[in-house]
Amino acid sequence: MTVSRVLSNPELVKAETRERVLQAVASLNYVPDRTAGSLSTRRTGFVALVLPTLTNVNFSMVAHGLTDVLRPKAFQLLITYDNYSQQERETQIRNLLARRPEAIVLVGAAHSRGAAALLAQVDIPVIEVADDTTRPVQHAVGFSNQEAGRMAGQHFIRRGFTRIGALASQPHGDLADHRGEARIRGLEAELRLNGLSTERILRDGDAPVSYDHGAAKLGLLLDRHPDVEAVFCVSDLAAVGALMECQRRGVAVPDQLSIMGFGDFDIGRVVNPSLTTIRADFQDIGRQAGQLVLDLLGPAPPAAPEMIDVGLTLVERGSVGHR
Amino acid sequence: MTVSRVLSNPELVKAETRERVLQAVASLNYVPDRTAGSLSTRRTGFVALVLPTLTNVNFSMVAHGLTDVLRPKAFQLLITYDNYSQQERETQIRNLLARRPEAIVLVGAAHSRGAAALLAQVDIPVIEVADDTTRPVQHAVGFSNQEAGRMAGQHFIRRGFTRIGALASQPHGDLADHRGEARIRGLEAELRLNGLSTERILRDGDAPVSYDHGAAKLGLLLDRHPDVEAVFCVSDLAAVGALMECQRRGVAVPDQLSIMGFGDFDIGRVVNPSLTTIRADFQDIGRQAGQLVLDLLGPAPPAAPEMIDVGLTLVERGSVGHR
DNA sequence: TTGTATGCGTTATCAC
DNA sequence: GTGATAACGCATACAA
Repeated sequence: MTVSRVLSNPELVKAETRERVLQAVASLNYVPDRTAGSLSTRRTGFVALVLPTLTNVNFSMVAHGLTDVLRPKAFQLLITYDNYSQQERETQIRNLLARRPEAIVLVGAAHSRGAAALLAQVDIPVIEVADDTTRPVQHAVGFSNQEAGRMAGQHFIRRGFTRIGALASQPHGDLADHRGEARIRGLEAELRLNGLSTERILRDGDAPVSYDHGAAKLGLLLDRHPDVEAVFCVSDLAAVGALMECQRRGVAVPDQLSIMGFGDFDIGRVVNPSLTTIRADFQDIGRQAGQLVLDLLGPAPPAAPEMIDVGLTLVERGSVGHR
Repeated sequence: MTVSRVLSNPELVKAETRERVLQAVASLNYVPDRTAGSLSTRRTGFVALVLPTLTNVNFSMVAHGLTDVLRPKAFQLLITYDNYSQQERETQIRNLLARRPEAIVLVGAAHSRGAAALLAQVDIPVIEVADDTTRPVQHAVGFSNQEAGRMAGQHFIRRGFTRIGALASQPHGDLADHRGEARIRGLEAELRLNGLSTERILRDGDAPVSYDHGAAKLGLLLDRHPDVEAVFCVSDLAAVGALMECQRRGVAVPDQLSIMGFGDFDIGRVVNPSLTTIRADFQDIGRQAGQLVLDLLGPAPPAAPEMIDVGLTLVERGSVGHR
């Protein structure tokens, strides 16, 4: 008990005793067992984070943002990913809940029935992040993917384009990029609103999109619709792939074809021409989610569900021209 | 106790009782508390993973490789990162050990004294990964970064180049990319061995390197050493940045300047010209490390320290020409 | 086939 | 200022 006190409330222990304990701790390289501590205090210090994948930098930025805020408060992230599979997500959520996290943060708001049921009845904060969440389980921090698609459409239309296309993945069984699909639906809506054709929107290949996907599918799109003037890609990765494919085909960007991405990945800033994109600050999303976790776990938790919108920015660079 | 049995050894329970339990479990959405379970069984099911950052895809691939192997065996990764700081790494290791992981995997073999001391006396498998490890704490899975640098030098020399440069970060206090630095030392050694100058090796800017770093520092290098014929970058990210800077400056790659990277990032395959690079299969490293964890935790653990070298491959693409 | 007693390593609580 | 006791929620060992 005295050891426990020295390590958590040292001021309650006489200096001399404290020293003796600390010496023993040092010489034994004693590291307290938080498993036992958690059981006793009923506080694990875990915050669970579910990502689609670890290999997308923007999702990693969410993790970094969360860490920025939670690490100083001695929380430990419990990070998993589901490879864009709702089924896998459900089992991951179940596994995470077994660890008794004090809060759970999820990138994406599309859940299987079972996952939704699990999340609906946990007694910890649930925060869905980086997705359209008109009806979140509890709280949400993010932006509207549909709005991103609309912004892309509006920007192209402002620039005078009418033959507007897009590159996205094709949902395939359990495997789907729901957030990318939402962006495409936003674009479609905008095109229809302006009486423009949506036939140049190409959904093909499995999620998630990639450089290769962008390069390959741009080729397909150009073959099918040689008249396309502007292409929105659901991710900068696909957009950069498309841009490189244009270089290889001798298609001048933006003079012959305009390209817009989403996500503002670092690579978009460095390519030639630099990539016009729609930016969401994922690290900020992580930070805000982290702060929300702290607030919800704090002494005066907000009563109502929080819906924080970090907004979207159209970053105009060189890859989009005008008619 | 019967519930516990139903969930772990259902065959020991009468079918009817089992059904009643499962029904209760379902209706209550009961998820067993693994914190308590871990305390009782003295097995947490955690495997700790320490990365420099979550934002480097190759490190993420290590995590994915580990997950490939460990998830089917019901292990849960406990992932942290240290932002390339040894001090932070030490505190992360300490925090992780408090969770009583059954094994710990670290990307990188450079540890602070304190971290080394901690790792030296834990009674779980310790696996250092993706680094030069002539003297690992216990086990190692990876490749030689020095060898990567040597390979780069040899390739350039074979191609007839003599004015060979490189781009790397500058260690800055606690912050350093030890693995990148090792690659540079390998290159230096190779250059010296062949009587070539090492003055065109530029160490500048903080770790980790990035697209921007590559673009900016290539400019610096060209200004200082306009005669440079071939540049090795410690990471594909810097190499792609350098390549793009060449495009902007009208420096023809590979005709006027050859560029080689390290890591075989996806982006290198899609740029024009495609990037010659040195490849290490990071996902395989993760898988092998995971398998090693299973072996070491299994009934017949290997007695001697394992040192698995997954090797390096020079991937010849378009960005390196010849004299 | 099911149930009871016990212990895992901490910490809250209360006694000294 | 320090120590004794009980409890956290499971699983092991054993009894019934």
